[in-house]
Amino acid sequence: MLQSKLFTKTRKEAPRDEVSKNAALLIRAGYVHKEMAGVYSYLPLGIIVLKKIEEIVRKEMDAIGGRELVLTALQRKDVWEKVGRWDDNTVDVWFKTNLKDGMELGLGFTHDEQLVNLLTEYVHSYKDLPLYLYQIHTKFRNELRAKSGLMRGREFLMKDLYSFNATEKEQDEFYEKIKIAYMNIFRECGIGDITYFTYASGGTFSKYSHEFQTISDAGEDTIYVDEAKKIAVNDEVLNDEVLVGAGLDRKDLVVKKSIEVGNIFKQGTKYTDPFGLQYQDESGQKKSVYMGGYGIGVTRLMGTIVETLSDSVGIVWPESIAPFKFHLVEILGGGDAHKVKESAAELYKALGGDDIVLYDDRDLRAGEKFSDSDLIGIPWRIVVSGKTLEGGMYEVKNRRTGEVKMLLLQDLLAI
RNA sequence: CGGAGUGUGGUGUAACGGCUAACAUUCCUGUUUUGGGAACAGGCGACUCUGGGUUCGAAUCCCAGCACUCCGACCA
Repeated sequence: MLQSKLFTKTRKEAPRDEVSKNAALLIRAGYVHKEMAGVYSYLPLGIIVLKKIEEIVRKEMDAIGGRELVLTALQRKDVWEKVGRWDDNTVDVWFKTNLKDGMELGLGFTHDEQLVNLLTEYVHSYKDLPLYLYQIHTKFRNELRAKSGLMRGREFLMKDLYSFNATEKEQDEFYEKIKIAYMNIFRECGIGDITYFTYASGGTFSKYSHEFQTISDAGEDTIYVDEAKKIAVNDEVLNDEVLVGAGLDRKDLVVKKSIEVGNIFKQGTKYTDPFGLQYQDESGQKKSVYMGGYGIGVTRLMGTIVETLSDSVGIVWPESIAPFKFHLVEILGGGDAHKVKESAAELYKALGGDDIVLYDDRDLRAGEKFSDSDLIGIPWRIVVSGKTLEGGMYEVKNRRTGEVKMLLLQDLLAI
C-alpha cells in the first residue's frame, strides 16, 4: 500500500479530551476516529488490524467446530419478554427504538435469547446436536459511562459463540476446548504472557464463570494472580472455597489491575428452558438443551493490545495483527532520488507488495517519516536511501526492540 | 445516575469586561532544503458549544441546557 494513497493522517497531539492511552495513540496514528463518547469509527488502517484479529478468532472458533452466522442488531420485544429482560429496570443498557407503527424494538446488547428462540425452529433431535454457533458483530450497550477509549464503548465489535449440547458431560468437554482456543487467540494476538485464566462470578446456573484477564493498569478489574500457575481469581469471588477449587494458595497470589478480554459461561438450561428448546433423544424422550456463552470483545482486544504493548513513541503491533509486516521508508535527500525510488519500488515488490508492505512514498523529510513510522507501529521498518544504496544493503529496524541491522535482500526476505 | 473539571480555526494553546479574537501546528502556493517532526515568503481556515441574562460594551461575569473527560455507582 502506498502511504500517499492511504486515507489516514498522523498527528502530533491527541485531542485534549482523549485521555486513555489506547484511544489517544490510535487516533494520533490514524486508526480510529472518535464520533462521541464510547463510539469510534475505524479508518482504513484500523479496519485492517480489526480484520486480522477477527481472522485469528475465526480460525480458532472454526477449529473447535464453530459455525459462523450473523444475527440481527434489531431485536424483537416479545422474545425478550419471554425471559423478563425487556424491562429497563432489569437491563439498564438497552438502546430501544420504534417502528413507524409504534412497535418497540431493541438494539442487541447480547444475542443469547434471540439465538435460542431462532433455534427452536431448527433443533428437535439429538441428531441436530451439538451445535456451536458464533458471530462477530456489533453490539450496542447504553453504558451509563463510556470510558477508557475502546475499552468500554457503547457500540463495539464482539465475537459471541453459543454452544448447544445434549448432555452436561458433552458441554463440559467443549468448555475445556474453548479455554484452550481462547488462550490460543490471546497468545496469537501477542498478549498471551500477560493474560490469565481467571475464576469469576457466575451466572444464575453455574456457580462460577471464567474470564480471561490481561494485566494492565488501565483495567477496571482487580484480580489475584498466581504467576507460576498462570491462574487468577477475580476480586469479586476471592474466597477459600474458590481458592481450593482452583488449587491455589492465598500466599502465592499477587494483586493486579486487569482488563477482561474474554469470558466464558456455562448457562445450563437458563435460556433454553424458557424458550422450550428441547431435543428428543434416541428413545424419543424430550430433554433440555445445555447452553453456554463465550464472548470476546474484539475492539476491546484491539484496545488492550495497544494499551499494553505500546511504548513512549507509539504503537507496537505484534506481527500477527499488524496492518502491514514492513514499513518501507524511502529517504530521498542526500542521494540520487530517482535511484532511491527505483530501488524502493523493486523492494516493495520483492517483499510482497500491497498487503505486506506500507510504502512511505511521501515527499517528506526523514525525521517526520521516522516519527510516523514509530507511531504507526509496523513491526519492521526498512529504510532505502542514498546511503543504503551505496552499501548495497537495507537498513532494517525492529520496532519492538529498536534493534537496527543492515541486511542484504536475501536476509531481509528471510525475516 | 451522584460528584468534580473543561468547552476558543482540523489539532494544541493564548487573550484585564474594551481595537479586526492572537500564537503554533495542520492544509494550500512558491523558493531553498533533505537520515529523527527544516528555513523563508505568501495564503485558506472561528457567529469563541447552545440559549438566555447583566453591561455603553461579553470568549471573559451570571443562569440554564448540551457535549466531553475524570472519580464513584453500574457492568448480561
